[in-house]
Amino acid sequence: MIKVLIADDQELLRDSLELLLSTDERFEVIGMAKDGRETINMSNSLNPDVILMDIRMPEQNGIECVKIIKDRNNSIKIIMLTTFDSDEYIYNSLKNGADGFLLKGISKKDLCNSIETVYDGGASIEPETAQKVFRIFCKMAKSFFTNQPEEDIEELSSVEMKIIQLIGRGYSNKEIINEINLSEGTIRNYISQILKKLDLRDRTQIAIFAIQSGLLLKEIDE
Amino acid sequence: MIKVLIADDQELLRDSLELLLSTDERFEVIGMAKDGRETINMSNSLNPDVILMDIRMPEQNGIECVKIIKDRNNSIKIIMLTTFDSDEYIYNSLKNGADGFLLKGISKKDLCNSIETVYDGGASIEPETAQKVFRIFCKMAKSFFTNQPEEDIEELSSVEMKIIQLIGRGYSNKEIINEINLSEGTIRNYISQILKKLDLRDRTQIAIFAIQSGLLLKEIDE
DNA sequence: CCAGTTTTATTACAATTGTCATATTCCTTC
DNA sequence: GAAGGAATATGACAATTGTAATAAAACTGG
Repeated sequence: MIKVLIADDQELLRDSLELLLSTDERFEVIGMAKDGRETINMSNSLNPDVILMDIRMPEQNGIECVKIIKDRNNSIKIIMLTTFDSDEYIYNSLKNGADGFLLKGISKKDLCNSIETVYDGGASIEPETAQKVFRIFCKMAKSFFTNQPEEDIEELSSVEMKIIQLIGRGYSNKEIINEINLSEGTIRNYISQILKKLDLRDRTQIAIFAIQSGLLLKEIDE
Repeated sequence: MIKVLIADDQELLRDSLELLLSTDERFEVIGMAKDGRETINMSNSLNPDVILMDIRMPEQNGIECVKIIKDRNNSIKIIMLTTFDSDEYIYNSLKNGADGFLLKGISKKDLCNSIETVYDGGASIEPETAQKVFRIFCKMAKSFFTNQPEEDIEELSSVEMKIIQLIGRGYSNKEIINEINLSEGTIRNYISQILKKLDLRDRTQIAIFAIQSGLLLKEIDE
């Protein structure tokens, strides 16, 4: 059994994660930490195989934790839990040696498989649903490390974000026209752009992405 | 401020609901009950404006609670929390006078608006995301009240459920073929069926429905 | 086995979606 | 105001998706 430590300040998420993992015989949740300090202490005393760690935590944030824990024992695998909007933190946790990223709101199957993958190979995980996001993050991180000009990072513009949101609410192209004042052709073009950037295939996958990445809940300012 | 009582046996959900509502100044969570008996007691002692109530609860289930509470004080508004799979219970809670339904996993905005709507008008709520589901429920309830033959209730078959799931994972029709052994034409027909039954327009909306109704996480037995 | 129902398939068609090359317009900035 | 770049638009096209009518196959209860 893979020994898992859960680290998140939200009781909500801790409990739901534990519940999820407890129904799969591959995993044993050996502890739950509610802040950075607890996480570090428990990773010492309990010696988990994998830590599921929220990026935002009180006392000591996830990124610092990764560094400290990895410095002390590099064999402990760490998967960061993140929402789509915490871009700024991604760079540093990658640099500090996190083994994977997961979007909160991932499906049970994907979560379990990801833990197993990370545990087995130490390889970075790419569960079905988070795969695309992960790629973006990797790209961003890469350009951060290589100090490449930011031009060729494929970031989403605010129009694109807006369109993603609307698709995530089930709007057709014609309905999108009423929300943002663009011609249908232009909207089509934007959607093509979005598909390329996110490496998705069709609007349905955009909708799924919108929901699972938490983008739906964001206020997008023009 | 609207006084809200939360009734759910899952701590997880109670806490997340409280957390959600606490960030909105329109609401004040005045109590949280973990079973039917507590709910009834607290609704007496605390006199809430609105109760968010899970349908499945120990001691006394949500439906019985609705009846008892509504009999005693009809001005207390009650919103049932439900997952898509608890069809059987819907009829009775409607009959007992529940004021609204919400799918667990609804967005914050929709939840808050729903509470307010129910509080203001006593009218039944139809937040954007739950609207379609609600319609189905209404249809079912209607046919229950009118004692119409059950034939014309549009329930989802297990194949349909399965297809909804796959669409919710972003599969194209061709990809669905590999998962369930049917011709593409047949799958198309099934999707048409699903769209009619759920009163949706296209596969993107099906995907959204799949995620938000929790259907994605369900194991569907053939 | 037969009649009736359900499930699956086929076909043809319409609508929507996605792609691409190529404008046009608008906004900077020099 | 000219040059260049971004945002927006257009049109033609292909692919996918959705609809509907109809048929064949599989299953079911008598």
